[in-house]
Amino acid sequence: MSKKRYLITSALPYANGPLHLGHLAGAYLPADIYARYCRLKKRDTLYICGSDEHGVPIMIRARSEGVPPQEIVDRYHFMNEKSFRKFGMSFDYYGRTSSPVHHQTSQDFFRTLARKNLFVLKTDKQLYDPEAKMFLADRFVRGTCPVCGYEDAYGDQCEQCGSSLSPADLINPRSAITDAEPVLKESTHWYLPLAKFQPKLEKWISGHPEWRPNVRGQIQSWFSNGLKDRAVTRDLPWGVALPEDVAQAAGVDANGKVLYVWFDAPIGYISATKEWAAKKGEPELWKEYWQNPDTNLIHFIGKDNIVFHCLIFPAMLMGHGDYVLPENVPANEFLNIKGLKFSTSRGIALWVEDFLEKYPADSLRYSLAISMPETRDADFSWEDFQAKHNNELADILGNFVNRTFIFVRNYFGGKLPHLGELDDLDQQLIDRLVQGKEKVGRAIDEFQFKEATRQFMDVARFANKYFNDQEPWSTRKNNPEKCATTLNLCTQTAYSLAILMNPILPFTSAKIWKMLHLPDESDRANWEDIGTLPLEEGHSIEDIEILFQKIPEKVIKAEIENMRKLSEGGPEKAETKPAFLSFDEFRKMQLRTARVLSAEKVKGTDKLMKLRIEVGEEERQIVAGIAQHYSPKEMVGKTIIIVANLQPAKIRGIESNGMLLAVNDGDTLALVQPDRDVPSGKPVS
RNA sequence: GGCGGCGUAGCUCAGUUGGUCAGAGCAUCGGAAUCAUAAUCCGAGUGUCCGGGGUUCGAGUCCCUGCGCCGCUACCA
Repeated sequence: MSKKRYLITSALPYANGPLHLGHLAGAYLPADIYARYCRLKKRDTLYICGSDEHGVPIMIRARSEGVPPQEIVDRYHFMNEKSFRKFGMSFDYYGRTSSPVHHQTSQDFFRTLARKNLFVLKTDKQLYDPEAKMFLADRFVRGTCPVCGYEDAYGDQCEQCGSSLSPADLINPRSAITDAEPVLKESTHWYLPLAKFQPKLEKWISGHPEWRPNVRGQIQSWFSNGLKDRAVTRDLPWGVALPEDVAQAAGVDANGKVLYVWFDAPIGYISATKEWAAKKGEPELWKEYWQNPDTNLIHFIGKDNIVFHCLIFPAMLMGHGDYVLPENVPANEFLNIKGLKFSTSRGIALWVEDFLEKYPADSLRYSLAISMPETRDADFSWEDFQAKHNNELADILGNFVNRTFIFVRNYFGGKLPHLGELDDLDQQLIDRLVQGKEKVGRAIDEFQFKEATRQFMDVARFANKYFNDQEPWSTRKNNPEKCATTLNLCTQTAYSLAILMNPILPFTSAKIWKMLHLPDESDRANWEDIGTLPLEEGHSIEDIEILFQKIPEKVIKAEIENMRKLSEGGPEKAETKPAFLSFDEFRKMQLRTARVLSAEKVKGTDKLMKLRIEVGEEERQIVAGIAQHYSPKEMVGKTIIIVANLQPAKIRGIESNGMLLAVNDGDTLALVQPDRDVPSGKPVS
């Protein structure tokens, strides 16, 4: 670690949704702690992040909302940037990949690799959706499996028989986006032949035994399977355009082709750095960070990003030749929310924005830091959050600072008392501060943020013990000089703690700084000052405020209850206002009686049953999820109630024209039936 | 069902390359103290390290298998 500069990045959050707690615990909080620590150590530090704004999901979302993609990414770019700020993220620059600088940078990068002949071109016939005007990824093609005849197989795999397929194998293929019949269309794409890079990558990785075992493990499994060629262009209307000159040289029409989002996203780190440098008025400065071998490049990511940051992007950087490679990639695992059926698509998560409306950022930072998913998935629970906030931040840390400052105010007129001769315990306290500086520092340098957080709180614990053992409330009467020394040291300790906590609890650090009436900001303090005793006798302490107000039981109970509702019923049920249906709306729904003519279980499913039913004159087929509770035999002849005008759907490839009504109560499922004999096809009202 | 992850004290978790590794904090119980947000400090107990096999002189730590939990996905109440 003799290198000079630190270039720190956090994974670019994808701009098609808001941030949740899992994001923070994974790639953002650890990076921010690290960056803040580096700055306090007076290292040359640059911390970069931004929004990732290209790719298929954003396009699909835009299409479904009927707005241009730019509108989607604008929405989340600004929303997320704001959430980050409230959380105390200290990015030096937060960019976005829709910026012109980024497009330019990505194209230049691509051009360089092309000029060096590092790409392989492949032309394939691919399925194209004429309605959506786009080529379809394998997963977006559905059709009949040629092996088992299952009608709703994916383009890459049949869920029914497990056969591995290619989209061209499917009989009657259709687009999962528009349902249109795809046509085969020839398309040429640029591939990064990763296999060629494998020896170099392996050699590079083997030089980093200090990387986290889970990261190395995942990389090894990629190596042992052998790296494959990766397409780095796509046929899509949204993204960084394929450079025309490159396409022309290859005799390909660049129209409609873009760089694959995973090619351009990591380059976003570089373009954001460029924008930072330009804004600073030193447009060439970015090169110092990206191209000077004296740089430590550290990527903070979640575990889902390992392959891109440890293999693909490094291969790109190697291929380009002018760039430094990452020094470490401390990937975190996932954060689960206890009791919450997490689902971003249904909008079920603990969102950062909501959370910070109600609770202090530092409390969240602390509780995420102390149970960060460093080596395995971790759980976040409301009870735990409350316990950390109340028992540790408020009772241990907050109370130490408060009892010290109040004591100085009440008995020394708010002026720092004289530091006299030190006894053993005094010396022990000072030693602990110095040790804390070393232990917390070492842990952060080794990316062990839980350990760092624990070590920090241990220092605060010891400070309380010191206060107790010195008994200033009694020395005040029988040994005033000692009492003065004790309180002098306690105040100096608060000062040291403010620096020690700054990477983890920046807002609290600033509050203590202010109460200590210090110039400048705690962010600018020097890590090495921890354990020194810089405050002079007579130094005044002002405007004492409580650092952490306790969170009452009932508040947490309400959160848990709210979360339970959210998990059970989705967002609708969590609404407090009952939603009334107008009579007209009700009349739109056609409920009818129907008689079951025949029934059979849908093969390969647990719950589904296919029913032929008679609805008056008409005969139709529906699919119902009742097979675990009723046998096909007992269904035959029953009169049931159906929603007759529900939009027809294909379930596991089987047409369903209506929905059977049943009551679901946990393990019990009961059919809704008229309690007298009635003919089928009669309206229910 | 498929893919991925996880299973160590009541709870949240540490346990680096297999050899004092059976730990920490919280919660609980007992005591001390009263400067402080009734906040602090001291002392104490608890564990078939999910079960079963295997490799080894020796396994939370490696391999296999079973069970359980979670996430994504798939199957419309």
